[in-house]
Amino acid sequence: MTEIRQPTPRRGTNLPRMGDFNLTVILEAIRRSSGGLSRVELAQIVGLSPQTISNISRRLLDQQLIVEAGKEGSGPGKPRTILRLNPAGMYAVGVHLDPAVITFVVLDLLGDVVKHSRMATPGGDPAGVITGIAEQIQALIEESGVDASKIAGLGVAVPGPIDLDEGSVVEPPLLTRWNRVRIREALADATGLETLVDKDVTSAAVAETWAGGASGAGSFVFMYMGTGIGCGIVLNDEVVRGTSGNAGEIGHIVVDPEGPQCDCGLRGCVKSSCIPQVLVAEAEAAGVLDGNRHGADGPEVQERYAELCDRADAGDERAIAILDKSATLVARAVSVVTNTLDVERVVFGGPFWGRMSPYFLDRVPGLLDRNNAARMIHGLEVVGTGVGEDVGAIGAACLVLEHMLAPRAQRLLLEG
Amino acid sequence: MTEIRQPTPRRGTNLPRMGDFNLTVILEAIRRSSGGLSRVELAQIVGLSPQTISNISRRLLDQQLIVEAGKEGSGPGKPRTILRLNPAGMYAVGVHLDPAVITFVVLDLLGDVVKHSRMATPGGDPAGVITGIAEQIQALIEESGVDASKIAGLGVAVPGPIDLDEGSVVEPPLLTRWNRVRIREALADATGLETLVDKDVTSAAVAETWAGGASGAGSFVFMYMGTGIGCGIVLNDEVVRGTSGNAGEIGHIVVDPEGPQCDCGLRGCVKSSCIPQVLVAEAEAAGVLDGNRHGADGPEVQERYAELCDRADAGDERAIAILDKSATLVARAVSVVTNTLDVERVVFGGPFWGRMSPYFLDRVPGLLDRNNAARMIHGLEVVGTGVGEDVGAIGAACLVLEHMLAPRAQRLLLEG
DNA sequence: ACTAGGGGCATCAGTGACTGAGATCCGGCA
DNA sequence: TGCCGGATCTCAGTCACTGATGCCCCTAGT
Repeated sequence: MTEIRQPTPRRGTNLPRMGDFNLTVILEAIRRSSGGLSRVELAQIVGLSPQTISNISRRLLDQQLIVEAGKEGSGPGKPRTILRLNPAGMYAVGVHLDPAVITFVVLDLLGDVVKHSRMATPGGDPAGVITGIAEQIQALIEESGVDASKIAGLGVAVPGPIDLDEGSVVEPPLLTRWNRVRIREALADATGLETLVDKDVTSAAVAETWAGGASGAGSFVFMYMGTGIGCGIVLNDEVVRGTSGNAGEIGHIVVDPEGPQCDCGLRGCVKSSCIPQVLVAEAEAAGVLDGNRHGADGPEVQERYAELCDRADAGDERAIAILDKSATLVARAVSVVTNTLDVERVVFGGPFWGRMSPYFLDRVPGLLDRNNAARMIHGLEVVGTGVGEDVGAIGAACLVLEHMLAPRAQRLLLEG
Repeated sequence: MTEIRQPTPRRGTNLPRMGDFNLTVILEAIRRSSGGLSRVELAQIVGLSPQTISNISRRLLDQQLIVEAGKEGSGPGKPRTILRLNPAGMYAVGVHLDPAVITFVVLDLLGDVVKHSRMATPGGDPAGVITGIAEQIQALIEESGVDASKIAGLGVAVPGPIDLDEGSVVEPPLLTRWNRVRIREALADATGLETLVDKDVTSAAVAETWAGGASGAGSFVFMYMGTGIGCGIVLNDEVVRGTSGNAGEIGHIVVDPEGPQCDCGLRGCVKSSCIPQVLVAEAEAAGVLDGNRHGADGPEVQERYAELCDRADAGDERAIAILDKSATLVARAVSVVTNTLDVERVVFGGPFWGRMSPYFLDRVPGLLDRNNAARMIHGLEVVGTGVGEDVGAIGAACLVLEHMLAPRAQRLLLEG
């Protein structure tokens, strides 16, 4: 299947590439506008001549990616014809393979969820699980009732590390038996769909650029709050994948010099001091959560973490202290990343985000600002994602949309 | 002067842009080859047709950016004409404003230094210093004897934080009085040259891409070992500047949970535990370096640090221990950055690098490999820069060359 | 109701960069 | 000396963007 990575050395470009690129530029402008755009507005925004806009609009209309949606006239003159995305112009399927749960979505061109489903992650043989996923995908497509010919492909979000070239999962900590499984190939064969694989946090960042509205533009870091904590990075509207697709590994940033010992030899790393599992254990040790149910699997932790948040919401000081402290620690890790990359925004999201958000939004912005090396020059926006809990699966589907339709510079270059 | 930053929203592209871009692509291919390339080879590498290569070659020859340099024939058929960069085709002036010393260079198109000079950084009023810099630049250009019409511009590397939009220095820690000084404007006016300002670490990274040979390709982090420690970031052959040009601030990454208290409230940050000034103080406290000369200004520290290295080179165990520990700590910070960005290479350089390199090259590669989150997928190359001590000033000049001639995607987009 | 006016948008040629086919050039080899 | 093969150039041809021009559609005034 198509490669995501950039070839090197850099290759030239030619006329058809240019045309395709401009098409995606226009599509993106329409996508990022709130209520659609007229041809004249487009010309102004993208800097191309009105004629070119007209030509490209026609191509987009022919491809049914956009529709003419009413007119907007104020004052004399012919009213502007508004161009909007056609939600039914393209669909993509996304799968998020999480250690605890597998999420499936069908997304339309707007990035809205048409259909979704979940299943607990089976513990068995990867090959069997992959077959199950493929079946579930087929069922979901049928149930969704979308035109199968409009499905552009399948995106798969997996926990890292991954090998982007191989399209494989490489020794994910919580998915034993999934070592060097070439899931891209396997799912492409099983479903017949063009398939892209990427890391869950990268997918989440792509979801934000595609379905996240204003907070998905420019340069930002997406903090993915899941079973682990990782980040997706977007610089100048393009996601950063890294050499092998493993960018965003921040688990060993030291955030608490007095924190617990980590397997890396240091103390107080992110992954040993502020992931939900650790917080839950801390709460149990402190007697905030009763019992010592050491169920360390995904859903169990999420449930216990929700309990912890319930206590805090109810006013339990000790529960609040644990959450506040976790916010402080996470903020330190975020500061490291934002200072390294000088981004303009931090977007929080992921399955655990919903419950923790009030505690984080209360403290993190101030902490980040205080540690912002570029404090004198610009602020640092902190927001929660609008994409919701299924951001992994939605992002996976967005990988496909992004690959087909985003104005990446890569698109201009000739292929090897 | 021209903006470095990318506008948003993304704008379209057109025919002339495409031509210019392809020209830079070909130039880069020639630049990155060891002994020049023929037209046929170029066609193969950049993916354009031989005719296009011929046309663009003619443009490059007309502009005197390349020259035909001999033929290379093996076997029957017309021998290939080798195209090489013409060193005299373009020059750039670079200035590195360091708290201790100001370095000046004139660079040719190959990235080789034609002429260079230094002066101690005067402590006076910024306006006066800037006048002095401008005079020194004029003198250097005259002495170098290069054709003034071939000088493409002036690059200025300054310590952060900076404001890239303003072209100004913003409260650099060791340059008091230099707050919000619009040095780009001032030097452009004073010299009449097109002027670009960027952070020293970013400039160093650009130097590596332009003058560093093979180690300047692809995705890497440039660790700048100076009075402070910072990094320049290059992803997919393009330097990362960040929203305001302040990317690469890694001073507050925690690397030693038992380290000294930092002004940020944590312990063991990079800037409080492994910058030369701290190591020298440590050595003095331990009696490795005699006396307690607390001269904390730049040249003084560099001298004392050299002494420390001398001791280590001579076999002083305690001196070696201090340097080894600093290598360990720096490696931790580097790991944070490389795991966040998943780059393929780390390049060390900067004024202090020469003396510390044996100790670092001995330990850092192993430590980085051990902490590499993508260890199973790819290795992490560690090299010292070939650019030398003046990497800041050379990088400053390279900013100009890069801006004029590098195949940045940005070049394709229409301007606002 | 009709007309003037103005802005949106399409049509038509024009420019310029890349491409394909064929011609030309240049050396080695028989 | 003539043949051959590879490198490069010449000459149209294609196609995306641009500028000029004109049609279309709506508002507003009479």
